[in-house]
Amino acid sequence: MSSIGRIRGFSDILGQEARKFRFMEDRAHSVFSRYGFRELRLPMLEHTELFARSIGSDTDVVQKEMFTFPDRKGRHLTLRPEATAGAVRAYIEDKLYSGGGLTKLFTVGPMFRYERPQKGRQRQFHQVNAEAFGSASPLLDAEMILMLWTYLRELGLTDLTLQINSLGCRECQPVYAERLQDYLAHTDRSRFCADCQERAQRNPFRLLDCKQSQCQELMRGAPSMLDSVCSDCRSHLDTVLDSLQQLGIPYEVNSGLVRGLDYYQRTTFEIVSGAIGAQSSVAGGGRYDDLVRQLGGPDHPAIGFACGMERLSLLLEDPGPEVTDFYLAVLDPEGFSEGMRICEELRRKGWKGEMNQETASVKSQTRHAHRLGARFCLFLGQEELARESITVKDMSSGQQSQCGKEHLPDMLRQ
RNA sequence: GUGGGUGUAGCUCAGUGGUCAGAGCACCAGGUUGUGGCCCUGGGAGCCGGGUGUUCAAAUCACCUCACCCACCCCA
Repeated sequence: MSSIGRIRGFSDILGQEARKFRFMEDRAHSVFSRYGFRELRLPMLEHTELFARSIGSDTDVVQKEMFTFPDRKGRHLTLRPEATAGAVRAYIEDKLYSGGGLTKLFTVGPMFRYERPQKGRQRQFHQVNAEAFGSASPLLDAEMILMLWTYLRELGLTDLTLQINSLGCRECQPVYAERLQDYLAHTDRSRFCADCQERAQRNPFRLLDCKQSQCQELMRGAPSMLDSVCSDCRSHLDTVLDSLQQLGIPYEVNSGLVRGLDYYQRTTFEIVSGAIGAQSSVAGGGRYDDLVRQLGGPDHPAIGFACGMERLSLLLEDPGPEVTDFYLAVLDPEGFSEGMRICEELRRKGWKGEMNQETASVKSQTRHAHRLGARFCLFLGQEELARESITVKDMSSGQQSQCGKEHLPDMLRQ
């Protein structure tokens, strides 16, 4: 009989990898809560319409990367490909704005995109997300980036680059699109790569960040997005950049930074690593000032970001072996019930440890204690039962002594 | 969706037509009748990813298929 394997692009996160994930989650809670963010737990399944309307029905994500299927009553459901749409839905539906002022939320969990897996990319992947609603101030943008930067630093990551850009707003984005089209109209399109020739009609912004050298060459003379944004957008960006500078956060303005989700406006940013392969972006985000209103909520501006946990994990050092306080080796079946009581007493005192449930040689049990990284190996055999004591072996020094079981907790404390 | 690479023991891999398929590491046991790390000895373990074909003979050659990896695309 053949065994059933996991689904393509879905992985079991275990051992050291699981510990890294735990670490990233713990740091997110700790850092984000210091900035006033509250945790939000969202469903993984939403109406397909939510994503089509927020991410944009022409985007690659919606066009070809979603896990979409009908439920038993024929409703169109989709496993979330990203978190912002669901957060905005909750913001509106649960009236999270009712307290007035800023609403700051973060969420951690799996996302799903039907793409071909490769390094740093899975079909089920995990993100840490933060979203702040209710202010259009550029200072909020700077604070969000500061929080993200701080988070990454507290994970121990330093060799990262912050790229930032402005995509313009409702007013100036179309103006730029037009200027870009004009430029393309006067360029020999046949010299672009096949992909770019297609993109020229559908999404000309994408030509800006094509990696093909001939396309980059051709786009060198293209009008810059930053030169086309309106004065409000320009001063917004300048304030953000100014704040970043004052905060000591290094950045690179990248006018080719185009994001693939339609809702982004004005400030967009990305954190990039050169050490994890082609999928180099470990975090990304930006403003989405019109999205809440577009989804039927109040006209509240917002900004958010997402961190890819699998990609961050590639940069984290292995946490090293786990250690434990004690291992209790029961050497005689007579001792099992007494052993259980002793273990439980120690655990109640906060010590971490375990015991055997099946008899095995003293040698193999001592070896087992060693592998567990136990600080102490406790022996309970006929001698100890007769003497009503425990043999305690300090695994690092190799020294051992007898100990009454009431003194065990003190023994471990040393 | 497209391209390239790789599938042999738990892991890393050797083995390119010919006895019952190998190594290192890991695991288990013994050497030490109640003691870990080092050393020595032994042991368990593999439909050689799956299928079809060529051949007297296939892990090895051909075709198909599946999976994984990397890249394109796109994004976290």
